[in-house]
Amino acid sequence: MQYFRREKEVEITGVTDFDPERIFECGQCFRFNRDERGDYTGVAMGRALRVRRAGESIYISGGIDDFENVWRDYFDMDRDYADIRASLAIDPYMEAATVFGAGIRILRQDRWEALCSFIISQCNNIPRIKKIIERLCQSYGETIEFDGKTYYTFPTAARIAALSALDGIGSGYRAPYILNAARAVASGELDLAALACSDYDTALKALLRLNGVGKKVANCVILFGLQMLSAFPIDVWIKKAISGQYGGDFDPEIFGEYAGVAQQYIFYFARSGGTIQVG
DNA sequence: AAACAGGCCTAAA
DNA sequence: TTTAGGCCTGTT
Repeated sequence: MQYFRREKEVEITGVTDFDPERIFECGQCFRFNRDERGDYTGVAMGRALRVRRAGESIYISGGIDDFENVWRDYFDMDRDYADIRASLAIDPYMEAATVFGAGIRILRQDRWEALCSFIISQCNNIPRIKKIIERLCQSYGETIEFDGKTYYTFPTAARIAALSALDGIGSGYRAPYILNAARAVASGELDLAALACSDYDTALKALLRLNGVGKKVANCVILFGLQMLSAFPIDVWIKKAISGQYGGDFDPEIFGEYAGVAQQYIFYFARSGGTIQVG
């Protein structure tokens, strides 16, 4: 990978597996939107940014400092996803899924944002998840001016924890779950930074103690927020796909240390209607 | 209009 | 240990 300062953005070359559409539409994050040119704009890590691809290059708005200090890590730039795809293509189904999803990278998202977002995601569809999160940010986040428009950061856990109730964002029965999680994080009772340095079992156990956080949400937080790429969230799509492909006694360990990445390829593939002919 | 959406909780076998 | 219903709300 090489990168160069350009006007108001950084050009990155020599990166395989970076497709903005697949990264932002594969279901791992909720705060990026496509514009009429096919570029993606959103807010992450307290900053607004735009990402675009032109030819073999990726362009990320901001300066070299932003790239080196934030986006290089956020986009997991130093990991070889082509290698990971190769290791996951263990059968015809995974071959198809990894080809279909080539270009996906697992974003290294903010821990609290991941926790809060995936609590909201339960029993919801993606458009509504995005709307609820956007209202949450508009109501309690900080404003950012970017390209003549106003954007909002994801509110801190402390900010949410200070509220007596969370209404007006349409989160329904999840509101008390969010408040409770915010208070656990803000008080230090739940130390997400420490969990990121712990092991999977410790993290899972700690997250499951939260009301409104079950195995699926906890595994999403571990995968997308704690960057443990072996975590394998099982939602309805994944359940359908793996029971069809691997039967009832499936074990994510067949995918090895990157099982969570496999999960994302499968999710994106299955949700797009992907199947393969068997026999 | 009734059912459904990237689950989770509680109560009951 | 597994299973059924209920839960906010917007969309189809």
